[in-house]
Amino acid sequence: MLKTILDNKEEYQPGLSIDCVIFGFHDNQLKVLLIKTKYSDKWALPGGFVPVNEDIDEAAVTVLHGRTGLKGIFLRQFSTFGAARRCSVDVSNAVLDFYGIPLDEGKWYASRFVTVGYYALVDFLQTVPQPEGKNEIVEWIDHNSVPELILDHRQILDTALETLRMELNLMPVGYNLLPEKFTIPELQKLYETILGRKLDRRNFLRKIMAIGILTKLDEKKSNVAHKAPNLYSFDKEKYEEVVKNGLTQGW
Amino acid sequence: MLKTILDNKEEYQPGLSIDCVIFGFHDNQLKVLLIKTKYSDKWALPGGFVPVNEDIDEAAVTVLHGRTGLKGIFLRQFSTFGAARRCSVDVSNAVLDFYGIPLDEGKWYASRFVTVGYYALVDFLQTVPQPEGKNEIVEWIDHNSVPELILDHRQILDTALETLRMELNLMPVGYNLLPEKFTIPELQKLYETILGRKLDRRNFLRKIMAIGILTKLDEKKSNVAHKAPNLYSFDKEKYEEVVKNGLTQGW
DNA sequence: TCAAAAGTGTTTGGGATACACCCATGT
DNA sequence: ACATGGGTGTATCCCAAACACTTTTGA
Repeated sequence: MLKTILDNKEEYQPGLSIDCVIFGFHDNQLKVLLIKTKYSDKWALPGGFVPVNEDIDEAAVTVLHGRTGLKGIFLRQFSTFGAARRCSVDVSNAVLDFYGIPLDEGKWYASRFVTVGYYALVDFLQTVPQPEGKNEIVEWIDHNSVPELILDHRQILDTALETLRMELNLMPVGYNLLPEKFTIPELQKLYETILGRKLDRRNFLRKIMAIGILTKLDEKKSNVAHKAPNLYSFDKEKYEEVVKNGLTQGW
Repeated sequence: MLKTILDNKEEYQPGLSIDCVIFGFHDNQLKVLLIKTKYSDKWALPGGFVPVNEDIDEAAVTVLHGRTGLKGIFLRQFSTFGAARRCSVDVSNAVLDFYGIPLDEGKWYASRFVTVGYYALVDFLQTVPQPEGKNEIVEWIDHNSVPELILDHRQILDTALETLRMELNLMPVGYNLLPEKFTIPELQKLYETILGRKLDRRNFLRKIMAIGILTKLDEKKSNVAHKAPNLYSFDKEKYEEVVKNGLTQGW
C-alpha cells in the first residue's frame, strides 16, 4: 500500500498517477466502480502509480486488474489532468496522517501530481471488486447517483463518459459490457444509457445488424415477463475486425 | 536553457514533459514546426518542462509562445506518451555531454520521462520561429517531408495529425491557419491537405457555407493568374459559437 | 382478456455524391 | 485564342428518422 510505495518511491514515477473510470452495465444501468477509503468521506476513482520501468498503459492494466480481477479487457487512455491546483495538500496530508506516516517521509506523495485518465468497459457479472486491505470499500455505483468525489475526480469521470459517447460512433461497444448471450433490447438499453437518450427500436435493430457483428442464436430468454426476446451473441472475429477498421456511421 | 532548468529542478515537475505539434499552412502545404539541435542529427518536436505550480495547459502555451511568438491560438491536448522505453539514456547523455553537464548533475534530465502531447494550429505568416540560443534551428517543414525524428516524436506527430483529422468533423478549422482574408479554394486546399484526399469543389462550397461561419467580402484576390477568386473572412462570433457547440456533419 | 414488451416494413426527407457548363484572366 | 482555375446548379442515391400493427407471454 501507500507505505510500501513510499518505502520504494525510487521505483515509481514521481508526480504521476493513473486514474481509471471503470464502467459496467447491470439492471439497465450504467455503473462506475468507485472506492471509499476510511480517511476521506468522499469517494474516489480507482487509481495507482506508475513504476519507472513500466509503460503507463501497463500501469493502467495493473490498476484495473487489481480492482476487478479482470484481464484483457477494453482499456483506453482518454485524457491527462494536470491543473496545478488539482491536488490538495489537505487531502494528501490527511491520508498520510491516517497511515501515521510523518510528513517528511510522505513528501513524495504530497507533491503535485499529474494524472493520466483511462476508461475501461468491463463485464459487471464477472467483476469481483477487490478492496486493498480493510481500509477501503470498492463498489459499483449507478452513474446517475455518483456522490461527491475527491479532487477533480468528478471532472475525470465526466470527461470519460463524454469520450465514450464520442467513441461510440467509431467502434462497436458491448462485448465487454454484456454477458455472452444477450438480447437486442438489452444492447439497446446499453446504448441508450451511455448516450443518455432514447433510440427507436426498429432503427436500432437495423443499424446494429448492418454492422454485421451479431449472431442470432436459436434460443430465447426464459423466465421473463411478456414476450420472450431472442438471444444474440457477438461474432468475435467480425467484432475485432470492426474495432480495428472503425465504424462509418454514428448514433 | 537546460542548465538553468537543472539548477532549478525543484521548480519543475520531474519526469514530465510537454511536446507540441505545431501546424501551419503555406503554399498549399501543411507545415510542422520542428527543431534541429546541434547535439543530435535528428529533428525534434518543440517541447518543454512543466513548472510545478503551473497547469500543464499553461506549460504548453509557454512552449508554443516561446517558439512562435504567438499567443491565444488554438491549442489542444491529444494524448500522453508513456512507454517505459520511449526515452533513451543515450540521447539524454549526449545532450548533457554537449552542454558539459556532469552525469550526476543531469540525473533529473536523464530519468524516465512521460510526455503530454499538444497540437496547435497557427497562422504561418504571423509566426516568427524563435530558436533558443545558437544551438538550435527552428523551421517549418512540409509534413510530407518530415525527416527522421528523435525518440518517439514521429509517433507523436502522426497521432496529432490523426486527431486533427478526427476533430475536423467536430469543429471548423481555418481561423488560426489562414490569414484574415482568404479564398474558398485556399480553405478547400487546407481541408484536403489535412485529410489527405481531394474534395469536390461544389460540394465543399455548399457544406462550408452551410455552417454559416463565412462572410463573403466585396473584394477579389488580385495579381493572380486566371479568374480572380472571391475573398472571404471568418465571422468570428459565429465561428466561436460553432466551436463551442460542435458540428454535426463530417467530411 | 388485458397489459406490456418484442418483433417486423415502409415511407419520407435531407444530406452526400456525382456531374457539366460558363466565366474571368494571364499568356 | 486558349489554357487554367473559379464560380454555380441539378439529379440521384442512400441513410436516417418517423411511424403502426401484430405477436407472445404472464398476470
